[in-house]
Amino acid sequence: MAIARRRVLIVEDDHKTAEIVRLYLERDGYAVTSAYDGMAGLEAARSEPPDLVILDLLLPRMNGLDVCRRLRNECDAPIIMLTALSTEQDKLAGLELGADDYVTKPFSPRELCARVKAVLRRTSEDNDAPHPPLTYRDLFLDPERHVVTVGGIAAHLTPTEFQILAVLLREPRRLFNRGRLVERALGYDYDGLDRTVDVHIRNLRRKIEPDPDSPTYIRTVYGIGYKLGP
Amino acid sequence: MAIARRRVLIVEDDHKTAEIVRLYLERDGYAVTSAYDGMAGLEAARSEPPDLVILDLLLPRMNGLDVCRRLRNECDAPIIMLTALSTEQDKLAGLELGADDYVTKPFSPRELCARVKAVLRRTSEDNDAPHPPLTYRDLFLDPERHVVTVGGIAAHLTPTEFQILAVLLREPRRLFNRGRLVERALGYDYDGLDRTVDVHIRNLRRKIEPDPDSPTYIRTVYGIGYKLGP
DNA sequence: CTCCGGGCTTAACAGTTTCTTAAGGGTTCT
DNA sequence: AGAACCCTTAAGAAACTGTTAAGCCCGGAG
Repeated sequence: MAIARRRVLIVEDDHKTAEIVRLYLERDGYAVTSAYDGMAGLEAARSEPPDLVILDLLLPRMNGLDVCRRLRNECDAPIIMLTALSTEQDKLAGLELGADDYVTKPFSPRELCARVKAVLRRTSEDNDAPHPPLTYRDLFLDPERHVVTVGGIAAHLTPTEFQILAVLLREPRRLFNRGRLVERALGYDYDGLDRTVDVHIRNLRRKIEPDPDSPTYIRTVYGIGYKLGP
Repeated sequence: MAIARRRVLIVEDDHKTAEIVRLYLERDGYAVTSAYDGMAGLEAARSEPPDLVILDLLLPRMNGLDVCRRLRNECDAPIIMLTALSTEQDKLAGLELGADDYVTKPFSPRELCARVKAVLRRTSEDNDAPHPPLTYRDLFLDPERHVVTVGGIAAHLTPTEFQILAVLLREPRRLFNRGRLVERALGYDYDGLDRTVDVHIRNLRRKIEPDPDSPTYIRTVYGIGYKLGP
């Protein structure tokens, strides 16, 4: 791997859980440090700024929410909340404080790893560069202003349509099956039917294809999925 | 069938539970095999490597945890633990041994299906290593774009034809009998006639051979099968 | 609070493409 | 020559997509 290993900080009072998570994350190539209470977590984050923090909500010596709040002020590492509580309220509280994702116990380590990966991808995309506009032939999509034009004429897309088009536009000619497509567009834990994707594609085509009956932008690959261009 | 069906192995001593799970999974398009004790489970996994294992913790003739450990050494299929125990300790024990997820009885078949789907998606997403294009003489096949060209001219292949060609292209000059060929192309649970393969090969030849009557790419080996090149 | 509208999802149907099977005829091996 | 094997064809079955319309959820207006 060309880029430096990402550093993940685990703040979790149950040593056993922390160890398991460490095991899985290290196997995935992350550099992991652990802290076993809130204060220690803050200090660890100060001395070695991590790329991502996994934060238990129930902690000795400073509540997870407080840690979250402070972390937010001091560094801009994304935070994944980890907790036994699972009511909507808790979830909202966590997300409002700036958590980037939320995993409830008991969780599968693989799932946590997947989320870590997803969050890092999201945030590094968001932060790295001001998102440049995407183009393909007559299509133009500006992620920052949330604008799509076809041959200079604005098209009014719904949020989902916008995201799907953005995914396709990011890798023209690449084939996506329906699952991957919505996964990238709407988040990895999406669980809708594949037919739903068809409908979105149809609506998209109606808005961006000169002749929706013989699409030139979004092509169907029978038995697999969709792609942009030939 | 566009994508090869995934194979799921259920290791569960309660036949009734196993049957219910099988029903649901098959409805979701998985190929399911069952084993009713630990030893049988291991043997089943050896003789027909599954894509995922659902493993009861309490089993006759070898504890679930032992089976888990051994499976981990022998194949890399993800494992979902299934058990009546629900203490934090048991969960940890299972997860530590490499289980990918953990479902406690009583469980809803739907939830189990959802987890199966989630785990398979995660693990197969890890395998989204860039699939490099394959070439042989004038043939060019790009798995990511799902494109095949012969001497620069695009050929329109059906999903099955594409998969078969990909298998051949991955190991030029290697001889495949008909069974192995579809097995690799369409999944290990395929149960069609050998004659069917002939038809696919014929259709393939018609699309990629300059002169389908005297093939230069896909050769027939009398009494055995097919191979790419001499 | 209720109503309304946009957007997402789902179900159903029709039209199309692809897969499988069977059967006849040709080819290769012994 | 006989037997086993392969190629070709065509037709029915199965699978997949496009399309429409109805239902649901949510947030905003009245």
